[in-house]
Amino acid sequence: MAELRADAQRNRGELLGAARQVIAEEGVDASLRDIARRAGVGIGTLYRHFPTREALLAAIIDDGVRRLAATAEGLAAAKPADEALDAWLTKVAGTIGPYRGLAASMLEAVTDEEAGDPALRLACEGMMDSGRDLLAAAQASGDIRPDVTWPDVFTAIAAISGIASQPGKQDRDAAARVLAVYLDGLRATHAARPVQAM
Amino acid sequence: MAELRADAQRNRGELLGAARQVIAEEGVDASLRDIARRAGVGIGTLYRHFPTREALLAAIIDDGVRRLAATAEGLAAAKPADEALDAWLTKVAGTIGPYRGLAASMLEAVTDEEAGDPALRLACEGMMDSGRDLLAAAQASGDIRPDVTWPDVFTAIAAISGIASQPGKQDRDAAARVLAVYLDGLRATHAARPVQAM
DNA sequence: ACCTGAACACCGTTCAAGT
DNA sequence: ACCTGAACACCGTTCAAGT
Repeated sequence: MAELRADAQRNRGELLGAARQVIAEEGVDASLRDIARRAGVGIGTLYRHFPTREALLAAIIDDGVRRLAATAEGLAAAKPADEALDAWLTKVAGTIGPYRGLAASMLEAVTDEEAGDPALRLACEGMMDSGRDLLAAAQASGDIRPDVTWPDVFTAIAAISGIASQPGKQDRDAAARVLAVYLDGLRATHAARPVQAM
Repeated sequence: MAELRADAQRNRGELLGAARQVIAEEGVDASLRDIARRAGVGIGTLYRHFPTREALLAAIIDDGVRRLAATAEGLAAAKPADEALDAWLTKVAGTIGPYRGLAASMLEAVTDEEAGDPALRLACEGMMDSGRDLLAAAQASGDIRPDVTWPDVFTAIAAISGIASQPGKQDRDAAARVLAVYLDGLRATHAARPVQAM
């Protein structure tokens, strides 16, 4: 990756910038042609750099998820396990939320071994490890229900953070309120209720 | 609606059946041309009957939401308020879940006064009333937190039920488990935690 | 090595022409 | 009153041709 030709490197940067803009506005299903246009390159160039829409998404979030993984350790050291988990999950939701549909794409990448895009799954790996660790610590400390798994919790966070980029902005932090209720449900302070089939 | 020409009525039925099939398979963004093809009519006919994709969605779920509204009263009479709410929300999630993306469309219709499609919003009206009533009753009985609103709860249910139609079926009832945790968080049995900004 | 854009098979949506 | 399909402007994706 380091030995890209100078023009190629510039194009890559231009594409990434344009993609961040367009996807923030239009969501993950935004037109790739649009992105290429705004980056000032041909559509073929976009495909050469990012063979897959998910590869482009992976590149977009790469920095963010790396930061999340880094944050996890600091939080674990500074706070009680359950509060660290809370704060971190809130950060995750905040990072993913603004890009409409991104949470669903990440969920698919991480969850679906065959259909999920490998590049996006790879990008999420560090973040997934951090989440698993934080959850395990909070469960070990007895603050969080022992019967939830990290995949389930991440699934929940992904679904809930999607609320933030939903159209209908009359209530911008509905996602935060829903998340608060879910995090409450995660506490071990009360008896777990049985799961009802849907 | 009753005085449709015979052939028009048949076409409408054919379109509805095809739409249910295709959308169950491909999600709410399924190709309208595909639906028209499978119904054996021209694309123009689809547009004449359902001027908007959301109008088609509204027609598809009309029966289901009507049933939900009807169920609500029975549950309220038969069970304690909080259990009635639980059971009903679970039913809602089960009804909406199978159609990928439907929950998001309904949420937009119900939430976004300007951009949301009026036909879909209208179709959801009875269901929304039922939910509001059930929640109010459960809050009045003291079982459910007083600080949550029905729009927030519906938003949560919509987001969570979307999990069920997410690709990556390795774990088919993840949605049910996430819902159970959220419903737990809805209980008034423990102190509400503060909402953190995302 | 890398970039470009034409080409292909699609799609949503509209609307003249038909019965 | 209703149906049809061509027409338009898009889109994702590929690939020959260029430098």
